[in-house]
Amino acid sequence: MERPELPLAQLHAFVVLAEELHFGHAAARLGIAQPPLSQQIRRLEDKVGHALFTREPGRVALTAAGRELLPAARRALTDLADGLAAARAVGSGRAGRLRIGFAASLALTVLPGLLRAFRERLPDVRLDIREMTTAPQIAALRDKTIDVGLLREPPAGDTAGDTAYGPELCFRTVLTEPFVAVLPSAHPLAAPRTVRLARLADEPFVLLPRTAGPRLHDQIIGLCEAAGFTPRIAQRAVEWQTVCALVETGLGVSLAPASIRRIRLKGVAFRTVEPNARTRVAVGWRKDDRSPLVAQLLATVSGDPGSAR
Amino acid sequence: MERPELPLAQLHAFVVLAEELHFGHAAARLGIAQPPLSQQIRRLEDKVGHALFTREPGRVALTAAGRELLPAARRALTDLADGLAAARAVGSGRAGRLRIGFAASLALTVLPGLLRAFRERLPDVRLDIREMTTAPQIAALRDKTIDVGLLREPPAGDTAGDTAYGPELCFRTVLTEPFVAVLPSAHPLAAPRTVRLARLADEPFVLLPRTAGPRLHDQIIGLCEAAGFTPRIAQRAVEWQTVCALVETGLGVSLAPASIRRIRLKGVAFRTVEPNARTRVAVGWRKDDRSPLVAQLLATVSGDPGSAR
DNA sequence: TGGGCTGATATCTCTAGGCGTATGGAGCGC
DNA sequence: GCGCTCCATACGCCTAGAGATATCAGCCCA
Repeated sequence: MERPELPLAQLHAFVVLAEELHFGHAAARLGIAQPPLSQQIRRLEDKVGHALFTREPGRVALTAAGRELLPAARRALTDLADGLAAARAVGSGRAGRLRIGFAASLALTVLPGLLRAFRERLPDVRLDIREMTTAPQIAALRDKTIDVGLLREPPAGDTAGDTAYGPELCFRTVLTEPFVAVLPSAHPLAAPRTVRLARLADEPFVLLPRTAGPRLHDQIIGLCEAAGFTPRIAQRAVEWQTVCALVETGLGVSLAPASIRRIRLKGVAFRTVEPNARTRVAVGWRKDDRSPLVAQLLATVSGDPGSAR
Repeated sequence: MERPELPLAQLHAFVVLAEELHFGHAAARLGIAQPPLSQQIRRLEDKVGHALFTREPGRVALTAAGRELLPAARRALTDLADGLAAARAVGSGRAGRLRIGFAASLALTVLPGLLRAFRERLPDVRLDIREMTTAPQIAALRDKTIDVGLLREPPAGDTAGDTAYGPELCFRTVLTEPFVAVLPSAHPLAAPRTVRLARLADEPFVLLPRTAGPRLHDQIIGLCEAAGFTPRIAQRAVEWQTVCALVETGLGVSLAPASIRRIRLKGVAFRTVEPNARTRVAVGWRKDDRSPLVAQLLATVSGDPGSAR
């Protein structure tokens, strides 16, 4: 590709004149006087090396060379205008792509509302969402596989990571929710509205593997220990959906964030636990991520009315 | 289409930098120092309104906005370069289209050589050739249906026309050729090599209609009258091919330019006439036609070795 | 023959932008 | 800590080009 030394203004003038075929009118449309237009065309013709218009008294017409140049000039100008507009849209966060990881349990609670609100604010942004548990989200944020994560119990005081493990990550709490006990409907403890945690001491537990979300896992174990027992884990499952199904078959009980109440299985009961404790849901992102889309998503999460324009 | 105020040089710099992802190397490829390149990119980013590259120490990378702009910029630049090249080619006469009218009798003589020579000189020029007699060629030249005509006996002293009838036309003689008598082989006058024109006085004649080419027609009639008789016209035909066929059937004799000797019909003989007279073949074009292709064709006709480059 | 229209030319001004050299400052490796 | 690489910044110079106004030249029409 060689050095393309010709001002775009000349091309624009050329295209307009080719449409008007009248110097006065074309100049008016360009918002300039007629002599400058004559100059523009002249300069362009000098660069091309050949006349682009014939100026017979009375009528202006394209030459063969002009006819050849016209479509290319038009294409170049529209390509450029479109490209600029697209780049501006992406740059300002009005368009583009945002990859979001989310914990499966949120698919039924915060996620739908968030997606709806974001889409309303920025309809031209494509949202790629993928379900993943907490730990993989941290990894995915670090290696830039996702841009935003919606996860439970983020690591270390709302900020984590050092450069050795990748970019520094930030977290902000979106909501907190209480824990509930997950019991088979037929279980005696399912009868009252509330279950004291200590009563679950001898029950077998069904939980997510610790690797899926160490902090949440540790918090659950910690709650049990605070209640005076160490839970005996009978079975692991990677999704809350599965956990509930296993509870239904009588394999054990579980302790889970309240939002899994949305999982409706007829053989399973959810009961408030005593003493009550809450788990946090947070958004996480790369601290050095300058993408306006991330900012927009954070604003949406915060309930900011936003400025889509 | 809005006013596209951004210098192309910046776009070029952008594309090159996007390929190199290294300011120093890109600047070298552009043949400038590194600071100017930084400025170019900066100005472009200012106009776009957003960063196009991330400059982390060690590596330069495109931003999302930059990725959006890149293909459009590339397209615009190549479109423009191609369009300019095409316009220059057409403008300089290295490419384009030339419409040529020619008298049918020339299809066997000057035309093939001319086309071959022209095509060799300018292989990218498309030649649209169409057979037509003299008078229609004049009309077609005037209304710009053809650009060049190859015809017999052009009107009035190598130049003709006034503005009332359209553009002024020019003619240049390509070659002159003698007349021949067209006789049935069995005809007594076909026996000797040469025929005295006066001997044809009592023969019926087969000729083209006068409207096809008034000057040639008048010239033929004039020759006969100079030989002391007015030819009796038994039949008209619009093509020499047909004239020969009619002569073969014994419908009459004819007087024709020598080049129709190429029409080989076993029952027809061509004989040199006495006194000898010659007819002219000319190229015609619009005097105000500035097309370089016309000039090139004229040069080819004149046997000019030409300068295709 | 004299306006009216159309486009070209001449002249002047102003400024954006392109380039160079010199310099600054942040990582990175030894 | 030193030097190296790499990019940004600061300044100064210079030209191209865009714009305006004034004027001229050809053509058409009345």
